[in-house]
Amino acid sequence: MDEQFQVDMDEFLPLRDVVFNTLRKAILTGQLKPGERLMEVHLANRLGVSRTPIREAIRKLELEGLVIMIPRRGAEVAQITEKSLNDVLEVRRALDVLSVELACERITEEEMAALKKACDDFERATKGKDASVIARADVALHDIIVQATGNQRLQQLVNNLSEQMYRYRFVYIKDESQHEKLVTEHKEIYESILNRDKERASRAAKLHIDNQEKSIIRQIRLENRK
Amino acid sequence: MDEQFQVDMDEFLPLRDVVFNTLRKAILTGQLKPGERLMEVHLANRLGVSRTPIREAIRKLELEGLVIMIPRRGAEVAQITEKSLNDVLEVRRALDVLSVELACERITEEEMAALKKACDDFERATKGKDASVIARADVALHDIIVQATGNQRLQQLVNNLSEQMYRYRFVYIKDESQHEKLVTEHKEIYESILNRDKERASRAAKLHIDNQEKSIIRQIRLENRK
DNA sequence: CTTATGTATTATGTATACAAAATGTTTCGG
DNA sequence: CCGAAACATTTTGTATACATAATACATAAG
Repeated sequence: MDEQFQVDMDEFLPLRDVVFNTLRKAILTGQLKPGERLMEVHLANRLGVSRTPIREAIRKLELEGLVIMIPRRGAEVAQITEKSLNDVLEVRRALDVLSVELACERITEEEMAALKKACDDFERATKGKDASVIARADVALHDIIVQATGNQRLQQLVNNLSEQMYRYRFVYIKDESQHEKLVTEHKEIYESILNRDKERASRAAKLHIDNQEKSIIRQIRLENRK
Repeated sequence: MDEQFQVDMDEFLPLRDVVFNTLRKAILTGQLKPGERLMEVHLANRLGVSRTPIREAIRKLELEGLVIMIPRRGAEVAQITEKSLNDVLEVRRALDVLSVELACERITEEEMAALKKACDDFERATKGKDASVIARADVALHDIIVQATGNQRLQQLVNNLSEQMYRYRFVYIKDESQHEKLVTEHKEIYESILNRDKERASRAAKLHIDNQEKSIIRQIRLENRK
């Protein structure tokens, strides 16, 4: 029950950032569940630090929307409602479309090659059964696209929005019947960027998110029912 | 030189939030200039609080991108480069387009009326010469549109992105030759939402940002030159 | 048996103290 | 007069102490 969080001690980072990363990971992987309270002394003892870095980490989690503050009561892990997820996905769709459009304009030869490789890697990953490998391949692919936009702000926002759904990532990754579709969609996106076809790329990106949305919403409804 | 910041003491808010709002305002209005160091004890003395709330406020400003942290050196006000502003505007364009499209679908009768009023208010404001009145009217109008989307996440992101440009807001507000154009653009947006014409609304929103972008970039080039 | 009140505990909000690192300055040697 | 090293100062990073508000529990009254 009192399993320790995995503290990936990057000996150089300030403690607040170590704590921040640790807590964020714990929330995103579901170790810390929605509604669970984050009590400072408790966390401080558990992570072996004082309250100060804990508090500073919580301030950042608060602004990221992963925890909510209740006045004079403290922080707790933010609940994910269907509405809030819908909101996130609506924005993400727009930003993913923007990403592929900008990528069409700005992608370099090297990035294009990396994208091709990521596409192949993903297909290969789906052949195996390890969901976490598939998830990583998926992240890698999308990272290449946003990086190709050359827009750091966009990168930051898309990453943040993606995080909000990490807890439900397994949903469309685990569902093997969808793997074929995912591979096809990725290829479609790859090819349209290769041909610098913004129109087609934006349609493909939109479709890609739409399908993810359907899986995730379906899963949430299932979870809320039980 | 040592003018006090305006601390709008909302006697109930935690000090960290008071400090956060105060510092953010100071940065956005240019009281704290890009590159200026934020020293904790100094700020603490100036605001009459201890270092703790200062630090927590800085953590949030850091995540908002308004200050950057230099390891073992502290925080300083983030520089605005042409690149970073371009990045922000690129994203904002996409989100503003999304906003008007969603508004077309979801705006209520009351919100539509409020939008009409805001449009008229803005036109009236341009007749006067007070830039801050015009700026407020402009903000009010855009707020109504994002609120009409019913998407809280979108609201939060658009507000945050707008903030990044507040320091340059005066640029396109002060330029009286542009007032006519701004009024026309607002009316165009208003009418397309009224007619639930997503296509036209999105074109209008894009144009609106494009024009702002041109003014602001021009101004930045001027400032960097001197 | 239920409800209300008072007390005790707990957790946050804030301040301060201490340590370590970086920067600036002074002094000494060439 | 210039450069390098040592020292002093400043500032962050972290921990701890204290006060206040909120919650929970127990006890007493109806």
